[in-house]
Amino acid sequence: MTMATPAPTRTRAPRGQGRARLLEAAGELFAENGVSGTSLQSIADRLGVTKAAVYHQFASKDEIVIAVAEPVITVLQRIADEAETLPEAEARASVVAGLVDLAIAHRWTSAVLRRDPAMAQLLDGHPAYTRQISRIDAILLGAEPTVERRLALAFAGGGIMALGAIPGFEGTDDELRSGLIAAMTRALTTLT
Amino acid sequence: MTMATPAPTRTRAPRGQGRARLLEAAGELFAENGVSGTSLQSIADRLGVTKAAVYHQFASKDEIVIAVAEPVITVLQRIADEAETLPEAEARASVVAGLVDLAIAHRWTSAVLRRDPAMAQLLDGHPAYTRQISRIDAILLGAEPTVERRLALAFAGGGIMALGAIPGFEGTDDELRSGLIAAMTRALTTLT
DNA sequence: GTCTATAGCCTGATAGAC
DNA sequence: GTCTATCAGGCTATAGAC
Repeated sequence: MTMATPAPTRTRAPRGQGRARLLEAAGELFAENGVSGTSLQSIADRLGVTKAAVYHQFASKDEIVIAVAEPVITVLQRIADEAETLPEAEARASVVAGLVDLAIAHRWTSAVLRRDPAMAQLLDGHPAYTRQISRIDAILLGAEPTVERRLALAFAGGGIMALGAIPGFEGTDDELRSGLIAAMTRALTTLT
Repeated sequence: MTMATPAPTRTRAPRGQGRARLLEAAGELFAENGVSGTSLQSIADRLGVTKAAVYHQFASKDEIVIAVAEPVITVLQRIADEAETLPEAEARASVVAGLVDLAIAHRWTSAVLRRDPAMAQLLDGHPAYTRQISRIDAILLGAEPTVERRLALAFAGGGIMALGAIPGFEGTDDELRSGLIAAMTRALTTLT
C-alpha cells in the first residue's frame, strides 16, 4: 500500500494552467499529424487524461483549433499595427523582420496555420485572421500588385514557413533569423 | 418499368480508365482537404460510385495515396538522372528548371507531397521517394552543406510549392515558369 | 466492375457521478 | 476538474450477389 503522501499542494501537474498545457499538446500534434489527423483522444492521451477532461476546457474540437491559432493572429496584428505607422520602405523591412521572428517563435504553429487545409477552412471564416493577412499582404505588395509581385510574395510566404520542415536543423535561432531575413529580402527583391 | 435500352457499348463513363479517373479525383480531394481529411466515401461520391467500387481498384486507402504520389516520384527520378550526367553548375540549373516544370505540371499533387503529414509518413517508408529526394538535395547542396545552404534550400523548397496557395492567380503558365525560375535562382544564390 | 449489406472500430460529443 | 459510461454516426475494409 502507498504511504500517505505528504499532502502535495499541487496534485499532478502545474496546476491551474490546464488550458495552456492542452493547447501546447494540441499544437504539437497538429504539427505532427495535421488537424484532421489529430483526434481528441490523442490529445487526451498525450496529457494523460480522458477525453471528457478535454471537453471540460473546450466545447468542441474547432474551439481548440482556433485557440491554437490565436497567439499567432495576435502577433500578426501587432506586426501590421507597427508597420502602418512607418513610411513604405521601412514598413516592408519591419514586416519582414516581424514575420521572421514570428516564424521562429511559433515555428510549428505558424507552419500549421499556413499549410493545413482544416485550419485554413476554419480561419477563412475568422475575420480577425483574414483582416491581418490582407493588411500585411497590402504592405508587402504595394500599390501595384503585378503578377510578378504576387508570385514573389507567395514564394516568400511558402519559404518562411518551410523551416519547420528542415530535418535535424542544427543551427541556432540567431543563425536562423539572419539567414531567414536574408532569404526573405532576396525573395522580395522584385518588390522594392 | 424501364425500356430495354439500345445496348450501349460503354455504360456510363470513359470506359476502362477508371483507375486514372479515380486517382485524379483523389488527388484533387487530397489538395482540398488533406489526406486525413479525405474519406473513401468522398472519393466515391465525386466519381458517382460507391465505396465498394473504389475498393475494387485499390486494396486500401494507403495504396491510393501512394499511387497519387507515383507520377511525381517518377519525374523526380528523371530530374536526378539527367542532372547527374552534367557538370556541377549546369546540374543545378537543370534541377531548378526540372523542379519548376514539375511544380507547374503537378501543381496540386506536388504541394500535397510536400506539406501533408499523412502523405509524408507514408513516403518516409517508400525508398523510391526518399532516394530521389536525397539525390536532388545532394546536387543542390553541393559538397559542403553549411547551415546557410541548408536554410536556403529549405526556403526554396517551401517557396516553389507555395504557388498552389496563390488565391486566384491570373498569370499564364509561362509567366509562372519564368517567375519561379527567377525566384528559385535568387533563393539559391548563396549556393553558387 | 458495380452493387448492397455489414462488421468492427474510432470519432466528436453529452450526461451525470465524485 | 476529472472520471465512467454512453450515444449516434463516420471510418476503413470485407463478403457476396448480379
